[in-house]
Amino acid sequence: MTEQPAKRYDPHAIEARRQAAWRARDAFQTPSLTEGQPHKYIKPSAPFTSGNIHIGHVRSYSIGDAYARFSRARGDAVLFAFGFDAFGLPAELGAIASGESPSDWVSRCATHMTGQLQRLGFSFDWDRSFLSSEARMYRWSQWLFLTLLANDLVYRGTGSVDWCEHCSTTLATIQVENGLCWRCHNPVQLIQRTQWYLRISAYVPENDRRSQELAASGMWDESSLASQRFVLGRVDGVELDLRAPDGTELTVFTPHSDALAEARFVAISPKHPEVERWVANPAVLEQLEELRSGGLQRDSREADAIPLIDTGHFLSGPSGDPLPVLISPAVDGRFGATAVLGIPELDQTDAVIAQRLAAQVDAPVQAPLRAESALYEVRPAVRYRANDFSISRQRSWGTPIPIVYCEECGTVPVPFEQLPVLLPLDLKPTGAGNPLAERADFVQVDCPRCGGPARRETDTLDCHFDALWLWIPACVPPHERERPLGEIFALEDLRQWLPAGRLVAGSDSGNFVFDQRIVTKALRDIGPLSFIADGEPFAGCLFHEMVIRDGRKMSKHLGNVVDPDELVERFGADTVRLAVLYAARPQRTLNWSDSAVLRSHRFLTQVWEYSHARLADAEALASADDGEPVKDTSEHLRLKLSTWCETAVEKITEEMQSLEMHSAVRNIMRLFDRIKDFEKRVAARQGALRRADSDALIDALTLLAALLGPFAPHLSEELWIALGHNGDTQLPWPGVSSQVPA
RNA sequence: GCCCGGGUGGCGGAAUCGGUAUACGCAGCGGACUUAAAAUCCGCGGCUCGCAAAAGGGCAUGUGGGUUCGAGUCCCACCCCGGGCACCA
Repeated sequence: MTEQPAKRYDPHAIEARRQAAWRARDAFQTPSLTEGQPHKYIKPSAPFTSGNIHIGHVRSYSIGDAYARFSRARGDAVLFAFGFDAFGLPAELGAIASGESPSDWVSRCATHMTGQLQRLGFSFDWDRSFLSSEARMYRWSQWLFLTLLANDLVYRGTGSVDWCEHCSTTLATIQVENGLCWRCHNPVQLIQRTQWYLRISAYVPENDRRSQELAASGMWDESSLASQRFVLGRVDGVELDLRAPDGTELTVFTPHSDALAEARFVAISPKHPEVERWVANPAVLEQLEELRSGGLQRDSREADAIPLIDTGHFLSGPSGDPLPVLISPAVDGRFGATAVLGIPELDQTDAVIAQRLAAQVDAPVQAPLRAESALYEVRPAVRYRANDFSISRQRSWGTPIPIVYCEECGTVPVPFEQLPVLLPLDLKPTGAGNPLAERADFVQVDCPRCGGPARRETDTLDCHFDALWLWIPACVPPHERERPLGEIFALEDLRQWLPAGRLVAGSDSGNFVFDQRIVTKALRDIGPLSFIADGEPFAGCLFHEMVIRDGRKMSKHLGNVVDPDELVERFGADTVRLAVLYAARPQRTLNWSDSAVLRSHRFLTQVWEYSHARLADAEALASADDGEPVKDTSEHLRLKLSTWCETAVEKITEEMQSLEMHSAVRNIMRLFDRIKDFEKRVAARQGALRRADSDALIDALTLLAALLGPFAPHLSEELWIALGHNGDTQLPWPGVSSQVPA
């Protein structure tokens, strides 16, 4: 009857035991779906192969895992798996720093991170995980690229990139420091390049419309909807067709429908499809070309520095006044590729532009005479900031673009049956040039059309493009992975799991998600995803905020990084997971504090030790004779306990369904306090617990163990077993009605 | 500049609908246990006035207004902090 050493809470022993048991029984293997079975595909974010799992990952996956385990406990078939987002600049830089090939570096990182995630006990189906940099995976990107190209949703255009002459390489924004190359500190130039673009504009209006449906469904939380609204950049206003003296018309837009008479100029985006019509003058054409090749400098986004071209043309304005026609990229950022009315009175940017316009005109321009105030038809109109974006990168660590340039046939797409175009694995980027372009064995190729000499495209796809499909292959059973992609989309499994029931990702994923929604609609119309009628990849979505410390983002530079490994080593996985869930509601920034971990650890320790102590008491009571029947003085307390339990289950179930994990954990903690309170009160009333009290107490503790399942899965399963239940299967989630003891 | 968050004790932070502000925890103080310490357990705890204690009073949710019987919560204006603003993922 004395305290046994086994009753001490030893998270490391418990967690090792449970994880071994899960492995032994393939606990998290994705079940194949049977007709009509409730199921959920819970999509976690694809971690970048950065080398280490950080506390933000722990938060993200703790939320997803709690939801996955909750869903399984309620009897749903669950798909919970992910792939690593393994291409991209940081991997290239990591490889340069370590002297490895990116391929080796990335797989080493993935192995290490997988180990970290397994130690934390997340219930991923590891058989389905993958790296986006595997050939059997990036063929998805190539297939998607060609499919979209064939449907005019991928096209070639011209754009400007930062270029370092000394390193003969393109630079990412983060590699440009004060206008200098980060590596050699020489000045960076903007050069013009032909690039591949994704035509998201084709589906932006539908994304807008569908967002409203998603909001109505209640499955998308407010912060994820807000991020979609932000990426969309919808502006409501009116449009009208203005006429030039020669009769040419231009449709202009303004959000200020009530101030049309105040218009002072018209500004056209350089990307406007009809912009050429307004640059007849050679000097103006030259300025436009300069603007296009120079691109938009990062530091000249402000209205007082942004390029401004006066075309010399005029349009007759709504009030009859002649309005000068300008070309400026200032339009793009606010309304997309369109033409707008400049209304200085109401708009600050317009005010600055009007001022600059007045200053830059030396002699009064010979404006056409004021025309008769024309009556214009004013139509309601909508503009979006979301615009087509470049998907090609001049880097070696990415999906090769399946395009060949032939002297005879020009630009030739690689035929589908020749995919994948393999990326050489032994690439050693140095930071200078693009090593892919220097590989004769890669570049030189026979034209797939005429067989003549040809060159491969050496640009690779941005990993943003990979992300467009990264959520799909988890639905493909591992043994089907190698099949042609056309067949994979026909798999019954894939069609069952899609669309995903819930996406759980960081709030910085707004852009990805927006574009995934676009591409799903494109693939719906093209055919492969025709079974997703609304073109929405995620039925539900939760964006959680990040983990910060001392009010700042964590960074090595600030020395405020929290190391998950260290925490797991000190307190165990259950404690760490519970702490990040309990510390803040998912949608809110979690300001890290050690007290949350200490609190969690103490709570779990108490639950463990208290449950075992009461279990020992119960056994002692069972073996002793209960003695004379005495007056039952604690019945009302047992009833109260039972009510508390029922209320808790009801509340916590609701909170789990809406992913309010922080409240769920707090309610579990409260329930534990009440259970202890029950014991205290019974003891105070009648001195000791009798059989009926003890039974009620053990029932309540059993319930507590089941409720803890999604949060502290290792501890709860061990408790469940200690309390006399079968630990070889999924812990069931308590039902409200079945919970009342007979 | 624009967009999105946030501002409550010494600290992290609670407070579904507008209804006892400061739950819970950390640090602190007092006590129990101990040769002692650690660990654990119990208790106290916004600021201020009140001779000490108690009773009691006053003031407190970034600032200033407003709505209301009643505001941390709703409205308006402002200040401060953080994050984002697209070739970083």
